Amino acid sequence: MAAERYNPREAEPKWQTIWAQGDVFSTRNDDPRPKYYVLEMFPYPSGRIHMGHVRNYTMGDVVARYKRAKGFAVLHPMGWDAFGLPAENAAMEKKVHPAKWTYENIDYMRGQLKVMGLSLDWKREIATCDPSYYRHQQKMFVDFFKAGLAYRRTSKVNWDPVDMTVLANEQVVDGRGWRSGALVEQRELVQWNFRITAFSDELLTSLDSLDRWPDKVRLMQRNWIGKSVGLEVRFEFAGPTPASDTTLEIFTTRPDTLFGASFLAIAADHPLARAVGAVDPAAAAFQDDCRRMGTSVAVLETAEKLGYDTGLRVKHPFVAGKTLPVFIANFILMDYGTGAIFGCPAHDQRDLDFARKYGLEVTPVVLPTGADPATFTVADVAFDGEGTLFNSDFLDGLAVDAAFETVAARLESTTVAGHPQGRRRVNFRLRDWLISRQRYWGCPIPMIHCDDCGTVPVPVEQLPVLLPDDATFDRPGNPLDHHPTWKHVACPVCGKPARRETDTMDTFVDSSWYYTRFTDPWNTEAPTTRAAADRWLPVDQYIGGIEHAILHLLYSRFFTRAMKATGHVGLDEPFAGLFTQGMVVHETYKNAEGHWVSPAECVVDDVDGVRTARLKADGSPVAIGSIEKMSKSKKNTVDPSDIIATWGADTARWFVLSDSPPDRDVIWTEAGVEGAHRFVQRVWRLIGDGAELIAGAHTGADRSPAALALAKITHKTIAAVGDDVEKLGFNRAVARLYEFANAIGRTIATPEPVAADATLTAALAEALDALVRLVAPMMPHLAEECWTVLGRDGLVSETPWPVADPALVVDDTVTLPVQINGKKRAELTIARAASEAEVREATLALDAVRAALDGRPPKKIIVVPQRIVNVVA
RNA sequence: GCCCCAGUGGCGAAAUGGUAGACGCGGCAGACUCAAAAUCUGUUGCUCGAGAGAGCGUGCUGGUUCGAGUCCGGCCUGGGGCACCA
Repeated sequence: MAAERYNPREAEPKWQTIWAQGDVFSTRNDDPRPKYYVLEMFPYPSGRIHMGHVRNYTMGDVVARYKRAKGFAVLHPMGWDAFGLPAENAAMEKKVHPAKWTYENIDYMRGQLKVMGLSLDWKREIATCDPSYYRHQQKMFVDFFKAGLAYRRTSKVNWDPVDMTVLANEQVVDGRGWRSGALVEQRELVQWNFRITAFSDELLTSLDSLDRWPDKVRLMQRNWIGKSVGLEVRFEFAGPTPASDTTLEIFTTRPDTLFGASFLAIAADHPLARAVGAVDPAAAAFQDDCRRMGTSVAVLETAEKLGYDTGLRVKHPFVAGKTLPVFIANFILMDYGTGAIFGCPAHDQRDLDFARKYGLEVTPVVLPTGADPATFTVADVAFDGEGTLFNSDFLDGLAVDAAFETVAARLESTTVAGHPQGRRRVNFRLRDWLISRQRYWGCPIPMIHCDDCGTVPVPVEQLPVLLPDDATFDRPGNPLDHHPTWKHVACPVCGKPARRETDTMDTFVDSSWYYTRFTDPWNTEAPTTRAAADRWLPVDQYIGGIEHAILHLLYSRFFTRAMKATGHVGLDEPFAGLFTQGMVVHETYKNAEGHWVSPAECVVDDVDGVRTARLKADGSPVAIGSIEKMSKSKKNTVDPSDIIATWGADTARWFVLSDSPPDRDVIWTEAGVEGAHRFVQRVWRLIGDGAELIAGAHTGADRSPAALALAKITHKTIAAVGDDVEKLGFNRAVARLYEFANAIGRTIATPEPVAADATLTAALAEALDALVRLVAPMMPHLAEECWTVLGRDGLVSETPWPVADPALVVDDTVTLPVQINGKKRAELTIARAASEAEVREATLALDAVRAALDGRPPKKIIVVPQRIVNVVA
C-alpha cells in the first residue's frame, strides 16, 4: 500500500529539473515531424502572475503536451509584452527606472511560470523592450514607411493642461486628469499612423476563412470594420457662408429618407465649424465645450446630445425653396464619413432625440407595412424598419432599397458647384491606426526631422535607435523630448543638425508580430528568417482573453499583411485557430481614501452571510465593490504563488481546468482547490494500490465480463478525453477522468477478484497506464511520479497518447428513452443495430405505451436512431 | 449610447433540436477509529405522496416543432469592447 501521501513540494521541482536537463521541451526548427504551433498571449510584466495567466497558460500547456504525445513537432514559446505605461508610472511613483522595474518583474514572473511546470521552449524567450527585439520592429517601421503604410497626420489626444502631458483614456477619470485633477482638453498633434484602412475590405472578407475562430470574435471584428454602402450628398448653402466652399458634403446610408430631413449636423472640428467659430464667439465657445469631453467615443456617445445652430442654411436638393438649418453637434465624429450628416428624426432615434430637444420638424417618410398614412406619426420612438415611402414626392410607393437607388441615380446626374450632387460611396468605420505615443517606455520611432530634407528614416545600418538610459521622470511630458542631447542628431541625408522623432510606438505594435519572432528569435540580421516563419506559421492554436477580441487581433492581422507586403512573411492570417478563454474575475476593494486595494491586503469576514472587509495592516474598513475582471488598475488580483506553494502546481492546474467551461468567466474562490488536491492524492493512491495488484500482468485472450467492462470504460475514456482536449473542452475531460478514477477505484476496492482473474489484472494494468497518460497533460509532475511507480521507463512527457480500440468504445445495445407526446414514459433497451421497424415494434409492445394508446393506433411514431423514440398518441 | 456574449439545483456546471442536472464542491446519513483527521459507501432540483408514483422546473415573455436549456421575436439582469490599460 502506498502509505506516503504525494508530496508535490518534492516531486515538482525534481521533475522540472529533469525536464530542463533533458531539454525535453526545446523545439528544433529542423524537426521533420508535422508542426503544431500553440501560443498563449504573452503577459505584461506587471510584477506577478495572476490567476488569469495560470488559466491561460495551463490551457495552452495541455494542448502542447497533448499534441506532443500525438507525434507533432510542437512550438510552444513564451515572452514578455514589456513596454507600457505602468513601468513609467512606477518610475514616477517609486523612482525606479522603467527598465530596471521591468526586468526585475520579468525575472520574478519567469520564476513563477517555471514553478507551474509549463512545457515551454525557454530558449526562444523574448522581451519586447529589449533592443534585440525592437531593432527589428524599427526596421519594419522603415519598410512600412517606404511602402506607404506609415504616415503622419493630425490626430486628437487627451491633454492635461496642468501636467502638460498626454493622457491615456484610462488616465481620464470623469473628464479630469487622474493625477492633476485638471479638466482634460482635446489637443491636436501631428502623429504617426499605420494605414490599416488599406486592408479594410480584405480584413473583412478574410474573416470568412477563419473557420477555427469563435463566431462572436469574427462578428465583433466585422462590426468594428463597419463596411457600409451609402451616398455622399452635396448640399448648397442658401446664403453667405464663412466657409471657403459653397457646398457642404455629408455621408448617409439612408438617402431614401431625404424628404424627411430636417437638419444637417457637423462635427465640432469640421472645417466649416472652425470657420463659423472664427466669426461667431458663441459657436467657438460651444466648440470649446466639445473639446473638453476628451477623445473617448464611449464618453462622447453617452454624453447629452448637444447642438449649436450656426444660423447657416442649406437648400434641400429636391424641394424647391426648402432650406435646412446646419448645427454643430457633439455626437458627430470627424473621423467617420465626411464628419457631417443630415438628420431624419422620424427614422433615426438619435436624430429624433436631437430634433425634440431643438424643436425641429419630424416628418415620417417610411410607412411601416400595414400602417395608415393618414394617421401614422412618430412620437418618441423612431421607426428604422422596412416599409414603403410616402410624403416623398417622386419616391412615394417605393420600397426602401428602391428609393435608395432612385435618389442615388438622380443626385448622381445633378450637378452642384461643378460636382455631381451625389456620389455612391463605400464607407468603413475602421480608422487608421494611430501608433504615436508621447512616452519614454516604448519602441522609438526611427525617423529624423530635418528642416531641409523633411522627415527621413534612420538608415538601416544605424538601427537600432536606442532609448537613452539617463532619462528623467520627475517632470511631466515626454522624457525623450526634454532629454538634453538624445534628440539632437545629424540629418542622414544632408548632415545638417536635425532632430529625432521623440514619439514612441503604441505597445500594440510590439504584440502584433511577436508570434513571428518566436519562429527564429536568434536572427540578429532581420526580423524574420523566412524558412523558419514559413515552417511554423500560422499559429495553429492561439489562446487568450476575450478582451483582445478586436484591437490586438485586428492589429496583428493587419501587421501580418504589412509584413507580407514588405517581404518578411508569406501569409496573410497569423492565427489559424483562436480560442478566447473567459476571464478570471474577482471582487474589488477600496480603502477609506477611495483607492483600490488588493485582496491580499484585505481580510474578509462573513458574519451570518453579511460580508465585510478590513485592511490586514491596520484593521481599517474596506469597501467591497463589484466583481470585475482581474486587472492591475483595480488591484483585484490573486497571487497564484501562494496557491502553488500550499498545494502544488498540479493542483492549481487541475483546478483552473476543472471548474468552469474554459470560454466562460470564472469567479476565483479558494473553495474547490482542496477538492482538486484530493483528486491528486486519489490518483496517487490508485496508482500505488493498483501497482501492487498488476505485478506480472499480461494480456489474456478472452476477457471475463468484469475485465471487458473495465476495458470498455478505459477505451471510452481514452476516446472521450482526446476528443475533449481537441475541442479545448477541458472541464469535460476532467469530468471524464473523475468517472474513470471512480471506475478504477471500484475495481481496486475488491482485490480478490483481480487476483483470481488474469484478464481483469490485465485490464486494470491497462486502465492504470491510460489514467497516467491521460492525466499527464494536465498534471504532468504527478503523472511522471506515477509513471515511475508503475515501473515504466522514460518520461510520460515523451510517451505517445494511448490509442482507443473502436471495438471497445461502442456498445452492442442501446437504451432509448421512449416518450409519449413528448414526455418520457419508458425506456427501451435494444440491439444497437436494430432496424427502425424493430424499434417501432418493440416500442408498441411496452406496457406504458400500450396503456397510453389504450388500443388505438398511434398517430405517429418518431424514431431517431440510437437517440429517442416519441409516440404521438 | 453602439457592438458582442452570458443567465440551468445551495454552489461551479453537463446536455450533435432528442431522458435536464453527467462530473465536482457543499450538505445529510452510515462504515472505519478510543477519538479526530484522512478514506470509503449511500443520499441529495422543487412540491405533493407512507409508497408506487404524480406534477412543476433551464432569467422573463411570446412563437416554431412530434419534441426547445438549445432555434426565432420582444424584454430583464450581469459581463467584455468602444481605437492612448494591456
